[in-house]
Amino acid sequence: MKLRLATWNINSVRLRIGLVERFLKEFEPDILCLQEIKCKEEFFPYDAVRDAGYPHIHVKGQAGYHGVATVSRIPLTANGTENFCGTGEARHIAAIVDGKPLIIHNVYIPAGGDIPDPEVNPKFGQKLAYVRALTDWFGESGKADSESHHLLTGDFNIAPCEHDVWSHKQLLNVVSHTPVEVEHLMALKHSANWHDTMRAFVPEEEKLYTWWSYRARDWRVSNRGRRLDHVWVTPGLESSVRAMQVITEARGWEKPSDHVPVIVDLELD
DNA sequence: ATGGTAGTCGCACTA
Repeated sequence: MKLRLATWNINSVRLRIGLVERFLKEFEPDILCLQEIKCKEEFFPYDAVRDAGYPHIHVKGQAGYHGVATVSRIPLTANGTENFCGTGEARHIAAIVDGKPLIIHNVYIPAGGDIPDPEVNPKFGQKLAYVRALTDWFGESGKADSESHHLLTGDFNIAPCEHDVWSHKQLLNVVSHTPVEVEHLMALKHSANWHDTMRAFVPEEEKLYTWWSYRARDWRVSNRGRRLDHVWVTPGLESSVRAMQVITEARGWEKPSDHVPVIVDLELD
């Protein structure tokens, strides 16, 4: 069975529902994981998503900020939402692909504010604590054993590799690429022996971005991107991953999100 | 070194 999964930080699903419809029509993912939907569950544009052919919709929202949604054209069963590190923010939702031992975790890791010091910037401390909570949770026995496969995707807000940012040197002290964040993300990666599906297709020496700031005069010309969005799978799924695409063109769509979609194609048993 | 842009329960906060 072929399964096409996409992830996209949409930066307001209500404002950009037209872009979601366009993406679903042009790229036909089976499952789309959205982050930063910026609305409560009751305001999610269910009808538009259903009309696009995606009747299976799982939403964890909150007013104004954050929020995640997993929408699918194949049946999914809700598998809970975790309140990692207790802030009560809507940042995680899990769903099981019906009939498969596959759990899809859609996560929006906190951005962490501007100053990379937990002493003066509590948001940075919360970001690190959030990653540690994920690490502990996935590291618990039974969470990522060989019985069920897990796929962890979303906006991680961390660009771990040297070439996941436009300038490794210039971003070493910039939140998203600091050594302490990368260390935390690597601990999470080891928690369940996660496999980075994107870097399996693009060598570490090549630049790879999923986000370009709104603040650039011309995002394409300056090309100061970062790879903040990720798709990870547990070891049993590694050989099922057949292809990966970053839909860079979506950054040039009208009224775009600052993130672009990432697509991974799987071939399941 | 600074400021630049975008979205929301907007006149403050998050990103």
